[in-house]
Amino acid sequence: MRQPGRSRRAILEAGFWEIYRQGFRAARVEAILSGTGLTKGALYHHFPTKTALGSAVVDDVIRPRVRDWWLEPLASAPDPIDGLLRVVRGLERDDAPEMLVGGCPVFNLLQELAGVDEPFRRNLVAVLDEWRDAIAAALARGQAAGTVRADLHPDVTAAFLISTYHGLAGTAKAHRSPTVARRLLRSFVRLIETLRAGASPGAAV
Amino acid sequence: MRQPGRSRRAILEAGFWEIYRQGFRAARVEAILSGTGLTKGALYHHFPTKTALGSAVVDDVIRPRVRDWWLEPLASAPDPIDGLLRVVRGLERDDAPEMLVGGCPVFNLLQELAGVDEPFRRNLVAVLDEWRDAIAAALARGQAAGTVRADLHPDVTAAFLISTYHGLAGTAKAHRSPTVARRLLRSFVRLIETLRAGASPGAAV
Amino acid sequence: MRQPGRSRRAILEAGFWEIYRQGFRAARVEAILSGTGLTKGALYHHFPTKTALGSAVVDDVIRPRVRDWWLEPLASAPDPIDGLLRVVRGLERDDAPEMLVGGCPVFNLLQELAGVDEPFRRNLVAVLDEWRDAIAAALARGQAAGTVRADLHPDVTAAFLISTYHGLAGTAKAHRSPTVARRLLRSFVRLIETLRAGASPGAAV
Amino acid sequence: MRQPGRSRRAILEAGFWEIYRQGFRAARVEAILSGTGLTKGALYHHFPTKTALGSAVVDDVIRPRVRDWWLEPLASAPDPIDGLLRVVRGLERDDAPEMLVGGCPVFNLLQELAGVDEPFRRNLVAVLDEWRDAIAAALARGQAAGTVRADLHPDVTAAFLISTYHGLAGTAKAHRSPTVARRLLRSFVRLIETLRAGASPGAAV
DNA sequence: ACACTCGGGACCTCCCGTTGTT
DNA sequence: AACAACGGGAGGTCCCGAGTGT
Repeated sequence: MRQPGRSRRAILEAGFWEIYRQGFRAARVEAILSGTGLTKGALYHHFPTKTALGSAVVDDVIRPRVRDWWLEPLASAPDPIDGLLRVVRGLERDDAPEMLVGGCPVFNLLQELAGVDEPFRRNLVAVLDEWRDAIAAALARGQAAGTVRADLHPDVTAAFLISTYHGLAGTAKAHRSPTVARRLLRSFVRLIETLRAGASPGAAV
Repeated sequence: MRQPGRSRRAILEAGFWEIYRQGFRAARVEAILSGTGLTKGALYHHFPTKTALGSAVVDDVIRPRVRDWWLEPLASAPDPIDGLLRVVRGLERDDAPEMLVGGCPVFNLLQELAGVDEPFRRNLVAVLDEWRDAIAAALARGQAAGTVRADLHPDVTAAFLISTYHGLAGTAKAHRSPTVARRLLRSFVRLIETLRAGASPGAAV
Repeated sequence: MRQPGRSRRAILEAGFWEIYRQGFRAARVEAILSGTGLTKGALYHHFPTKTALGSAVVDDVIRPRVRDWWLEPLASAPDPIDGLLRVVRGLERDDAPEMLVGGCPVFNLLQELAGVDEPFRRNLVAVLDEWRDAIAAALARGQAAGTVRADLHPDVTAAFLISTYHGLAGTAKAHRSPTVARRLLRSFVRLIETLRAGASPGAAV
Repeated sequence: MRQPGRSRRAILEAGFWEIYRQGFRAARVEAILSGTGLTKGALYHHFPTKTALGSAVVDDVIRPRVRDWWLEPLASAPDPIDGLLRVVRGLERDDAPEMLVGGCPVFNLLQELAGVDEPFRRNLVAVLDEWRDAIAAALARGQAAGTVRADLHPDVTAAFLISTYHGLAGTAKAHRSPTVARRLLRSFVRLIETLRAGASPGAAV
């Protein structure tokens, strides 16, 4: 019955959801385990402490998610703007209904721990940086190809886009409303459209 | 020397800062009191429970702050765009250095409690609504006066602006960096400029 | 029903016995409280931590005991040798049957914590020093009065006497036998007698 | 490369040191193993329980040590007093610097467990008895040879000597000071000298 | 109006020993 | 013979809130 490595994965997955829903500090170890059928002995074997579990969740669950949802699609898209739009529209799909009103995992943790846990914060900011770099690189490629406005700074714009995205994800979470989420996403789409070479200002907001 | 209501006020003020820094759930009652020189007897005389204190902090500290910082200046500004810009630039001043990297109190609480405490959430969303209505009203006034683009929906735009503002406030908090905050605010300013009647697209991001 | 200060005293007293019987680290907080009728809230109110309780037990229970049992009688005795003998013989009385086979509280704690908890050790060694100084002072007085051998160093002798006493207390504890205790005490008495001015060697052991 | 019994020996040795430093109850099984490169599977293959390991440490490590340090030298010494003095002086050598301020292993365990674990206590007291018998036998031999005072009871004296030795070992441990240890050992040496036939009282302490 | 005292529950951590496996 | 994984329970800490008294 022993599945080496499988238990660790189960704890990580359950830990992700408990932390996502309750926040890291309010996440209870017992609650994480209750869904897995494992006990504290198992958890303590794989992770020395709750904080270590939290870090592992960031590294082994959240970061891959960001890569799959944002970085990969962007890297493989011929045009960055189209790539961004496809990613953003993917968020509205029913695949992740909880995510639509639960906020972005990275941002949630950052908001909770930025002022309280420095190592945790650094780890999460590293995710943010990787994210921004990927978007900036895509924008630069678009500029080279002539599909993205030449007057904008790729990394400044990338940072602002992520910031804006987190703002609307957080606002949708605040309202707990998919409708609000979709409305804000539409504004976000219009903002992205203004990045296209030769865009007209009227579409901005 | 007993000043009726003075202790209540002191607790509210100290409670605000403790909650602002630690989050509501991590805020410890004893920590709130330690700065005031009072004890739990005093606190539980004025507030039946910690949650009640939290609500009072929202109503009596946070809401007035939002009014003073955003609503009043906007209401008294001749032009809404200029009014917004003045408010946004005011955020960079040294008056509130901690606020610049600590995030927006309303948004912080919302992120922490949206999924966990429904009454609290409603109370905070009410602040958000008041906020959005004030900006929407200002934009409408601007449209009537011809200084704001006529093609945008005042309330949709207002909601998006607030959302974007919270995104950048949260991002600045994540980085704990005034520099990042100011850079994002500059992008935000450019976004606001695109709302002006006859704005050019190049300034967008 | 609230007896301010009384609860603290009760916890100290119960804490002393639990620590005396189990050792400090094996002493369970619950066990300490079970005898007092109080709960953890009370303990945590009076002492911030188990270690703090331990220190308080040393300062407020053990140290006074040493003073009452050894220092006061010695200080008020006309002749130091007689004083020592009276104290030692007092140990055999039935007043403290548990003490006879449970070892000396100071020494027990010292043996447990000397290599593990430096602050604790220092605190206990301070008791030891006070103890030695009192005996040394008494011996010096005896030398001045001509009742104690002049060729011995008061503090070296005092230290050796305490050390020897702890050895026999520990040995009696090891055997859990009052008989062994009394037999060793008799040898100890003979050793003390050799300190008298003009003692004969035959009485030594 | 598997050496049968080699792992068992390594665990015993590591167990001895961990128990010596931390005490039996505070000794952690994992800590014992960490130095050996083995895991719990190995330990619980050789010993059914931690307590069994403790007993084995007493029987296979501590008891042989006592024999090597005390019993053998005494048995082979022509004169018991000289034999004792040679053993005692050997303690000051740099061979066992940790032992000088760490206390006697037998006595340490006895102090910790006398009141809590009866089988363990019996096992250790047996070591004490063997120890005392060896010294008593040596003293009796000395009396027969006329080098030891005839008026003392060999076993009472032997018991008192061991008790005194443990007292000073414990006191040195309490002070964690080799200096204190040596000073007390000097007093101990003088005490032993008084056992010689025709000794003068002045050397007593 | 406020201070001191105390109740009680929840959480993380820790650690011994067992089981399946190689 | 030994390892990795896991079970399970207990202990200290922490903290909200409820008493009582002034």
